[in-house]
Amino acid sequence: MPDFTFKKEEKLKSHILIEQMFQRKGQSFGLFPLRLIYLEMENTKNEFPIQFTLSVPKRAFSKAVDRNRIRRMIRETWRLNKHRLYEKLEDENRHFAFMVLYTAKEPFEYDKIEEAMKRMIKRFIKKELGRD
RNA sequence: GCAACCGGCUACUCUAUCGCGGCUUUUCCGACGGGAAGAGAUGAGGAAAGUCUGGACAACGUAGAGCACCACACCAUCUAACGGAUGGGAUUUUCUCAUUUAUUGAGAGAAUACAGAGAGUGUCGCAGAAAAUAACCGCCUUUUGUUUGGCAGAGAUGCCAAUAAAAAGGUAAGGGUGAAAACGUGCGGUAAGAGCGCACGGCGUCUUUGAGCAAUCAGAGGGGCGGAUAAACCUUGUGGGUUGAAAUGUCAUGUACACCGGCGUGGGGAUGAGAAUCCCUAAAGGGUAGCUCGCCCGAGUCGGGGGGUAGGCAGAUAGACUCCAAUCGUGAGGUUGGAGCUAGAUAAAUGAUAGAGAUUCUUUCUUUGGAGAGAAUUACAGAAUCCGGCUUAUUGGUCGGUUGUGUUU
RNA sequence: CUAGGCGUAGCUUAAUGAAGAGCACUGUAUUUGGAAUGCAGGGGAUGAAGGUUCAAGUCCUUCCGCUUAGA
Repeated sequence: MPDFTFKKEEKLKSHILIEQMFQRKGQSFGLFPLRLIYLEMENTKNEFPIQFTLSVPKRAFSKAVDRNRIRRMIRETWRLNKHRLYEKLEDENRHFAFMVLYTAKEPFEYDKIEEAMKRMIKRFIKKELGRD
């Protein structure tokens, strides 16, 4: 049975790391309606391989209710699908910081977001770990 | 029963699985700061929104006085307070009925930032004679006087009447406008006119009587009648110290009175050989939100900039609280009693999936009833110190009231 | 959280309470044709809705959008 929890230690809270991501140190690829920005962390003592955060732009959704709903759906898809990635990363003892942006201008159904999240994880594995 | 309007209430429900926030509790680990696992109950709104207002709370004792500035403005009441609410009044206005020459009255609603234009200043385009203590035309009087006519006279000339024109004055009855034209209509009056006088009517102001806590209403009387605008300046009255949870307190970590600029650096005394130190005074300078005074700091003072930390805890969730009952009040609301505890995050919790029920819509079958299938569960919208209000957004259901209309008894 | 500012023709902008200008656009003249130039012309519910006023871009109230500053 995989672990479906989402603890505080798994959240990315460091302002410095997020700044680094956006200043070209992090890599990224888009997968509509999502976009992943990630950065490999070194010298970290975190027991979880990935620290995750997300962002829904205020410019696209001016109402807090819409932003809240999309944020909760993305977080839910991450919580239910992250274990595939954890298994592989724990073997190699590598750590990453993840930020997911919602790039669409209108809200989507849960199924569509979940599908995008699954494909995103597969693509990340292929891109970063498949080479090694 | 239907329609319209107004107001109140509600905001899909249940079960299972996987999760999240804070709270309580049990067990285990621990470097005694805490951590992990399990269990339990609990976890968005009527507007949580806009930030338009009033407070609570907190900081600033250099928070004082006057002016300035800002806000409010019929009356009474409610309230912690309010620019809010309730009740009343006035004005404007809609509908119905009655009545009349106009109109007026009654009933039911709606709206009102509703103190003052008789304290002063400003503004009022175009049009119009004139837009504010109005004489352009017109009308009238007097004087001068042109022309014509009549009379008198030999004539000069004089007198009378009408009259072009000019001057002085009177006059707001009339004059195409305009949003607005100097109380309206009628009669008298006059040289012509005029509230100049009178009758009826209209509108302010003062005095007085009655009703009312009051705003105000009704009656009587005196004296009056030359606009509008105060959401123009303003006047009057009332209120306001300023800042604002990133407030503020506290613990931890860490650092540098290094640097630049403005204004200024006076006098007296004591010790001492001197350098200097100390004391007194308070001239300069500075602070006190804008000005003046006052007050304070004071040989310094104020500002800029730089360095460091960007973490924890408190503030911060039991309150002008919610529900029920009784009672007082027309009502907003008050009092008393009982019961209840009901979010508290900080990269920021309240979600996802499956099933069932309920509701709505579409559609198929069916004699009404009903049965099946599919879709949706909605609108507006997410707490961030907390309350009272206001404003704005809004779907469906349900309850109550008012008005109109139809049917039945 | 607090305190301000702005919104006018397609664009850039004026306007003591009575909506203009330049560029652009349309037509026309000129040219073999075009540009430039000359002449003529159209186009605004002044961000939205109410209110005050005879009259509102302006004054007041409430919304909408954009934007600035402070910690």
